[in-house]
Amino acid sequence: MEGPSLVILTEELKPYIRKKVRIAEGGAKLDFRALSKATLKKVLSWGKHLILVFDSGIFRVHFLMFGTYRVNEAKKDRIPKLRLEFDNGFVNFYACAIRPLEKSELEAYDWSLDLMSEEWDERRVVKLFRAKKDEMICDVLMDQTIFPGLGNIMKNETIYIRKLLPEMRVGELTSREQLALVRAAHEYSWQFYEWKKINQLKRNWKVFRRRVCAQCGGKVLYKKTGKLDRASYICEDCQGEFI
DNA sequence: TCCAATGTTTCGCC
DNA sequence: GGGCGAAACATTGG
Repeated sequence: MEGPSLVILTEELKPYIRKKVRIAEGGAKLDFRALSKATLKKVLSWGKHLILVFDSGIFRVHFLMFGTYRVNEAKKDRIPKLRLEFDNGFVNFYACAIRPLEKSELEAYDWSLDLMSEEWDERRVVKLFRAKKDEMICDVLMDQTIFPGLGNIMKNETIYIRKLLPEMRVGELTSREQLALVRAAHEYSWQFYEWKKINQLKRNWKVFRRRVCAQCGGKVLYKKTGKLDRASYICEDCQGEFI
């Protein structure tokens, strides 16, 4: 799950803010006793982290690759890692990693990096990006300390939008292109959010998981790239000008 | 049936 | 101590 999806989740959880937990249970190794009777004070997301702030403690939920959730609905044959029941509804989190957060850890989040935050600071991100001059753009875009919330979908679509290739090094790009790529990642995050909300995300992918380019119909090359060895999709026509 | 994949952490080894 | 690969976790669609 990528950053924009977490923002949508925080919006879905708004009805439970200032509500008291009636039942807290699930398969995660957590102190559920401490959670029941707690009042949910705030729901935040930073990158791919969901942060649940209760009066009695803070928890971080990470959905990793397969994590999901349901609001006022339960998946059949699945025990949620965490289920929070309130008077006005409930939420189930599945296949996720949950751990308590110290107050100091919450205070340490740098919101100026979060692509979905109002505090996102382009100049700061560009500076961090340029410092990785010897690394491949496919790896740096996925670096959660520079682009928290950016996942493999956004990596591929953003590189496509800029007509670059995943294995280019940051230092090979012109200064102008470095800025344009960082900007494109930020813009695509919000585009992702808008499409996801109206359930039109997949249909708008240009190359990700496509055999042919949605823009030109040309063949899409698939390869694992970078030290992260993650899937890259490249339109040989649209992105071919540098080959 | 098999495989890959919207991801991260931890562990053992060099 | 850093870097690296493997393993662990866990689910679903193609």
